[in-house]
Order: sequence, then C-alpha cells, then structure tokens
Amino acid sequence: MRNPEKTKSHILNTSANLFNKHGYKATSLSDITNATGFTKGAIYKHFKNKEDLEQQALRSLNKRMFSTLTTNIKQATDFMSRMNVVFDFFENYLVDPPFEGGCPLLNSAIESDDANLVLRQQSFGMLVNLKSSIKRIIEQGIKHKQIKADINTEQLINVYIATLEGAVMMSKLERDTVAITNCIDFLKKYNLSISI
Amino acid sequence: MRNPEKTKSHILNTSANLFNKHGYKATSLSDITNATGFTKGAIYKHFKNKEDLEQQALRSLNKRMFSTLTTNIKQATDFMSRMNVVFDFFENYLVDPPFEGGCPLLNSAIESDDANLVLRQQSFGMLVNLKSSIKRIIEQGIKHKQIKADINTEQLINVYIATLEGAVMMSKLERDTVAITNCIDFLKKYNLSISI
DNA sequence: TTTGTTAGATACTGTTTGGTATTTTAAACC
DNA sequence: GGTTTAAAATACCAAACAGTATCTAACAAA
Repeated sequence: MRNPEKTKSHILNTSANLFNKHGYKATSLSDITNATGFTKGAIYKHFKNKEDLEQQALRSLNKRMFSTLTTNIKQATDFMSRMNVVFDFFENYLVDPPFEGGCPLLNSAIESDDANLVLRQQSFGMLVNLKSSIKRIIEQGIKHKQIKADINTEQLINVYIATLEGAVMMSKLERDTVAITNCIDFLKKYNLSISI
Repeated sequence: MRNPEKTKSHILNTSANLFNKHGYKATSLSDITNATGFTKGAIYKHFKNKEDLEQQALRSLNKRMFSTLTTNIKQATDFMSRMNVVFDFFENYLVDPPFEGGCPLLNSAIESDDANLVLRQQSFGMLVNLKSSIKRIIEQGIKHKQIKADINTEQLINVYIATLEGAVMMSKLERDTVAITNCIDFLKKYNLSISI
C-alpha cells in the first residue's frame, strides 16, 4: 500500500513535467498536490522546500534527457548516424515528446536568471553535457576520417545546438513541425558537405 | 509637475524591461511599483489589470524591436548588408542590448503556454513579423540577382531565426559572446556560398 | 478664487503563496 | 498482538499576491 520511494519518484516526475511545461515559478505547490494526488505533507517529507524540489526535478529531466541520448548515440556507428540520433532527439521534442513542454535545457535557461542561481548553474551544466556529447561525435568523425579535419569544431557545436534549440522554440510556438524539420534538413545537408 | 502620458509610458517601459528580464509571471506589481516609484493607484489608473499591462508591455517591446530593425534594414542596399543588419541586431542583444533580458520573442515564446493565450498570440505575431522581414530581404536578393534563385526561402528563414535565437539563449546562459559570434560567422559564410 | 475633474496615493480586501506544527495511519519489528 | 517508527494527511501560519474603494491633491476652466 505505502511506498515512500515510489511516492518520491512520482512527485519528482509529475512536478518535473509541470515545471517543464508551465515554468518553475509559475508552478505552485497546490498545482503539484493536485497533479500527484498527494498532500503537502508528503512533499515536505521528501523535499526540503520548493527550491529543492525544483532542483531535483531539473536534475531528473537532465538524466532522462541524456540517458536516452547517450544510449542511442552509442548504438550508432559513424558520424552521420550519430548526428542523426541527435537530430531525431530534438525532432522528438515535438513529434513524440519524451516529456511535455519541450527542451528542459531551453526552458530552464530562459527562465533562470540571477535570482535563481542554482537553476542557472544546472541548465548551464546541461549545456556543457550536450556540448561534450556532440564534441565527441565530431572528434570521432575526424579521427575515423568520416568528416574533413579542417572544420572548426567549437563553432560547429554551437551552430548545431543553437539551430536545434531555436527550432524547438519556433515549432512549439507555431505548433508546426516545419521549422524543426527545415533546420534538421539544412544541418544534414551541411553534414554531407563536410563528410568524406 | 503631473504628466499622465509620461507616467503611463514610464510604467510601460519599466515593466516591459522587468517582464523581459525576469518573466511575466515572476514580476509582481510590487516589483513594478518599486522600480517605477509610482503606486498601484497609478498603475490601475492606466491599465485595466496586470494582464493588460503585460500585453501592452510586450507590444511595446515588439515595436521597439522592429522599429530599429526595419529602419536599419532600409538603410542597407543589398542582400549581404541587409542580413548583416539582422545579424548585428541579434548580436547586440548581448553586446549592447536595446533592452535588458535578451530577445523578447524568445522569452515570451518560452514562457507563454496555453494558460496565457494572448501572450502566446503576441509572441507568435512577433515571429511572423520577423519572418516577413527576412523573407523580403531574401526575395529582394533573388530579384536583384545578388543570391542564387534556387534556394529554399522558407527553409532559410527558419534556419536564420532558429540559429540566431538559439545562439542568444546560449550566449546569455554562458555569459559569453562566443556562441552568437560563432553562429553569425557560420551564417555569413553560408550567405557567401549562395551569393552571386 | 472657486469649482469640477482626474491623476495618483493610501488603506484595505480576499485569495493564494510557501512553509510548519501537529495529528493520523500504515507498515516493520519484537 | 502490542509497540515503535516513519509516511502522509490535516490544520494552521505569516507574507505576498492581484485587485478595489476611498481619499488627496494637482491642474483646468469658469
């Protein structure tokens, strides 16, 4: 009947979705109690305060995001198919979202400001993780002579992420996948141009 | 001594900056009274309620954004220099911001969800405006044989905006202009490749 | 100078917020 | 089966919230 671990993870997952969908500041404790069916007593049993819950929720989103991403990358064998995994991942934010509300990195980055330092650092950490994932793909691609060696790696990483994140924002706003598919097509074409 | 018009525009500008910097939901009326020096009496004299203030503030940001952008575009004479105006505009969000908090389109798009329909429609309208500005630049470029005629206009518009908006998000999060300058360099290089 | 109007200040309201103290109740253990 | 422990519910709190009603004072017109 009673299962504290399950309760905690349920609160964590549900609130993570709410935070990602409606924003951290905009999601109140009563929103969470309504969505989970638990009361404040249960929440404050497992989390120090709302900020603590926000941080753990974002960390949970972070984990979910990179566990699927990295396992899929590992299954791919060359530069092109690995980058396609990344592209599919971003496209899925709108086609078949792993969690509601779009990209947690984008959402937390926009909402976090100097007032919410820890949130800012966490979304910064997510960006660092995403960068290093893509960096590895590019370096492997160069190493195995799948793409040209003279490309500007750091620049390309920034272009990939910026374009994909911006496209998620656009497609979410337009409720239309055209923006994201256009951007991915463009990046794929670019990848062809640097492949050997 | 007393100047109701000036009071209204002062409240509008100050709250627009606060909304754009900290978010619409996160900015309270007392934040606005503190920042403006006026009291709630003054605010509710000029605005129906907080939502009305939010909408008018976003409309003001919208105007500020496109007035500078379109006048600068008009002063440029060919495709390359017109696109450079757009690039400079986005770069300035971080180098010499016309208003604090980054791009109002990006910020309002991320914060707005189904709960705040009017805000959503307004940021959607901003995106439409930005798209049509760039569309005109591209079509003029094709018409005057400054760029190749076989490019996918709609796709390129989406790529431009997505990359620039995403780069603003990244550079703001990293507090470093590398991301935005990298992305702009990349897009400029692409523009060279399609120019005649 | 008086009067009417309105911009803006002040004081107040009901509701919601995050958070706490206390109580109930379910499971674990002896 | 009775006792201990801890999970979760309940009841409460002060502060902050958006919003309103009332009051004051600045300006305009007479």
